[in-house]
Amino acid sequence: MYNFKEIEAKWQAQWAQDEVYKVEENDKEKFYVLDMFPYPSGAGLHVGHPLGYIASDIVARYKKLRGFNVLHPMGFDSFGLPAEQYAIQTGQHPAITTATNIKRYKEQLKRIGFNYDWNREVQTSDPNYYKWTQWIFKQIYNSWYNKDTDKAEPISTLIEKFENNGTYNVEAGIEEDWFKELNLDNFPFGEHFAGEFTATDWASMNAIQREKILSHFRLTYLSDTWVNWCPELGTVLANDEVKDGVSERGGYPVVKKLMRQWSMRISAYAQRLLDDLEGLDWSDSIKEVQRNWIGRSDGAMIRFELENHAENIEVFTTRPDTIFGVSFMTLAPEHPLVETITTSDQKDEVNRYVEAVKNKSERDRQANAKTISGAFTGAYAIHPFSGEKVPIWISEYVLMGYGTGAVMAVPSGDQRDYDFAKHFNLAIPPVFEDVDISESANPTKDARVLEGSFLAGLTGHEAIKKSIEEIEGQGFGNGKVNYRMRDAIFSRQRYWGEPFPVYFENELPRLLSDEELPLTLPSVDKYLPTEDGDPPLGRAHKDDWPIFKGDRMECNTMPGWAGSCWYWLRYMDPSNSEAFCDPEKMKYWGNVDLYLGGAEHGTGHLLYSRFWVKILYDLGFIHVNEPFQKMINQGMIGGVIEYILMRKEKTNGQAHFMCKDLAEKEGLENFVKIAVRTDIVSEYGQANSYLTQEALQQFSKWMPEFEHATFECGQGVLRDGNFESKGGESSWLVTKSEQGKMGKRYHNTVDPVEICDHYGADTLRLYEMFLGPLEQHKPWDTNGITGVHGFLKKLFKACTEATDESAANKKELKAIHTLIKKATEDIDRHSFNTVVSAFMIALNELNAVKSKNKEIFKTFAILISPYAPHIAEEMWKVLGQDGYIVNATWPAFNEEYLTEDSYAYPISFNGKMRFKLELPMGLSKEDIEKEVMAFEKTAQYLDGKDPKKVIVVPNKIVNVVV
RNA sequence: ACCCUGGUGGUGGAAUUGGUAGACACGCAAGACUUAAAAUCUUGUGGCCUUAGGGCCGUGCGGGUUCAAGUCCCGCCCGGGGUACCA
Repeated sequence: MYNFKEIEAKWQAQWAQDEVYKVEENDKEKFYVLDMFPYPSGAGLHVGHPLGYIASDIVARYKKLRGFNVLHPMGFDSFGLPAEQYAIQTGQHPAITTATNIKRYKEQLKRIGFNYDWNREVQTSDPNYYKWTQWIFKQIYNSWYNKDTDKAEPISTLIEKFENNGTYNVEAGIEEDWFKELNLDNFPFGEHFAGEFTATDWASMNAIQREKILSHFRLTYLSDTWVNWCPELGTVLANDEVKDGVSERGGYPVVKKLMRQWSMRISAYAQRLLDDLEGLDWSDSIKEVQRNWIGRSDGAMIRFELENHAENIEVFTTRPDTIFGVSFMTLAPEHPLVETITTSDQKDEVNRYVEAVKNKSERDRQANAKTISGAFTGAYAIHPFSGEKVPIWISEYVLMGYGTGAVMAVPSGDQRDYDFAKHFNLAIPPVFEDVDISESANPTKDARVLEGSFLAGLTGHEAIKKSIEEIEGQGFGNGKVNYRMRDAIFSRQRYWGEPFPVYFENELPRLLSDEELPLTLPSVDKYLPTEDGDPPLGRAHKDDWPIFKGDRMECNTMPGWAGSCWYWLRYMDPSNSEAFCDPEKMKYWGNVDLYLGGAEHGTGHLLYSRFWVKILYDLGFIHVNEPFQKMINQGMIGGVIEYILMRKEKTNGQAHFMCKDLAEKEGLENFVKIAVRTDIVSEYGQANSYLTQEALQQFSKWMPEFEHATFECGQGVLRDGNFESKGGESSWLVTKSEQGKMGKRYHNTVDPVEICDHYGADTLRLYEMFLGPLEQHKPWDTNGITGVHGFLKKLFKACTEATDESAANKKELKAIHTLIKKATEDIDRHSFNTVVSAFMIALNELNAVKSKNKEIFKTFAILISPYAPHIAEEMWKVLGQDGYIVNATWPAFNEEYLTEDSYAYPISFNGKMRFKLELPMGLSKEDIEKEVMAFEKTAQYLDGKDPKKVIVVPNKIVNVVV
């Protein structure tokens, strides 16, 4: 009798007691397998979470059996928005709710029987951990990017350069116009400063002035930036945290706002992040996501002089070959020159337009993407080659965040410019010969440039090269590679995050010393963010801070991704108080051999981790250049979401269940879709069942926001919990099922512990693998779980009946060796689902030959132990083995047991090639002759070719081995 | 719009490099045991035709390459994901 409850509880207790999964550095070969650690949200784990964890656990156990020293840790990404949101909702300190949530997560994880070494657990919100996040921040702050050596260097090397030669020969990975943001008051150089100064200049500056200059070179810096501001969440968001113009978390509107923020200079690493993707064993799709995000484009920077103004406008273009097709210029409405150049008679119109754009949310801006709008500034630029006047417009289709925030418009070659020109009646000069531009723009590069310029007769491709040469030669521009990826905004106006180890003196940032770390969070009355952008830490008084220095402390906190950038290093040495990790240990464990997690982190965590690792590598703190060598992105497990339709009512909390026909008649836009618990729907209101009084009452009790709502159904009306019967006609509860994500807000989560109670952890593990390919998204359903559970029952039964000590026979050996081969090869290529089938096939075959052989089942136990460790451990004991199966050795398969008995007919053609024809035993003479004839026919085709393996099809199976 | 993915029975999915398509499991059907149910076991199960032996058709659609195509090539259709005025 397979008593999984008893077996699983017993072994889990023993593993814990004997610390079976404790890992230490030794002289064996290492293998590091890592899962993306979870956010400990209040909802607990659902059955989707363990999917990747089970796979990594299988790999970890398998590698251990193969003789590797395996590091397989787990921890919690306990800082960040979700933990704080939960704290705000429940009114408790985030540290307390986080601890509670982590406890629940750990209980759930332990129940599934993972082989984590919990001694190595890390929590990003633990001061002993974020001490080092703050320390790393300090290293990044104290660095600059040297383009000559193409790596980050300590800021001291830059200071040395400034002291010796000023900016001469300094090639830094920063924007060329960095000096424009410098407030030049009191600096030794005049107002025509163009970013270059001498050693003498440097020597004449005071400390504050020097610091102001250095801050423009540091890898993390404060600047006034247009940020994604989310008023609802009360914080700025990084680009990857904004989806479709709303916040990824919560779906709140996001607007652009100019704020003083910390940024990380990831742009300096764009090319290396792009290049090093080559060497990674990641899926093409996730590499592609990163490539697109980095968004390299090759082109040119071109400077246009202005009529009547000293300033000039720089544009970036990928098509300098079309420069003679320029008929106007467009600036982003936020472009700093807009105010300067707008003529007085255009001022009103331009101001009106700029205001209108400013007040639009990101979502509105995206929604109106197709509508053409803009305003003429009244100013003109001078075409660098022809000297013609080019009118300057502003329009929101030009983004301040990309390139220079200004474009040279070539309507004949760019559809957006074309549409703009048509709309405002601007010229559309042709660029290429024989290209039709009467209906739309034509972006071809294959046509030849029209007569009348130095580019005449060249194809677009040739003209790009030639035009850049000419632009550089005449000194009004240069060839340039541009990246779409912006520097990452690093501060959040939040409470629950790492405090910056920074204070301010005279508005200049200063770092705390290493001895003063960790800087822990001060206590505040409220964790709630404010709508105007003042961080909650600003509520703390001077005395509330554990350390208070200078004029004020930095009150922003670091974003959620800070702690997760380097956690994989901390697992190697989790309790080190002298360093973030012992170098010897880093040397042993190297980087992560196999990383499992969702592909949704492609532009966030996975990019930022690579970025930080490269900085730490450049600065010599670590010796690996990439964190995650190989990665598998497990698919999401979805659930069925049941929606009900409710009438939207602006009046206080009113809601109605509506009858379906009516909803359709009134138009669905008047209704809200609300996800509800599946059992509520199935119990009380399938689409075609009546909604009863109890159903309504239960429902309004269950969702507190509808406690005082009004519900209508066929039998009457429920108001404030009082039901008024109206009798007579009936109406339907409108429901709709959709496949979607699994999550608390959809009320469709399934707790893995529930499954463990019902079928056991081993069944859950096996079943989640059996569901299908790991990478694939799939809905959760328990339809097939009985099959897997039944298999384990049968396996256990067969095992308890195995008493035969003698040597295994041929059939048994064939069954088990087929399984060894399949399990080995499939785990190696991470095809976890097919192995489960192989287990079942092997057991079916052993049962068919009524095998009772103990050796065979011992081997079976080892093979299944990565998948179903509890039952394997129990089998091991039942079969009379001592010790833990974890310490067993993975069996090798013997090809000899796998070959079929067969006759072999050697045949040769023209003395060139020889084939061996293998036929199954027991064929009649005629059959064999038939086979040989069919084979000869095929072999004639093959003669002279080079087959590796051939199976002749016409009649029966025939294997050909060259 | 662009870039990734995927499309195979009633269902989830196998088929590793082109080589017996549908492994394994669910579901369904029939049978055994049982007073009955559950559990368990046995058998069958892509479609169409055939009394049978067997035959024909079948991997989203249309073409092609090959002795041989779910797999490779060309052109479409549909689903999922990412990016989105990126100059």
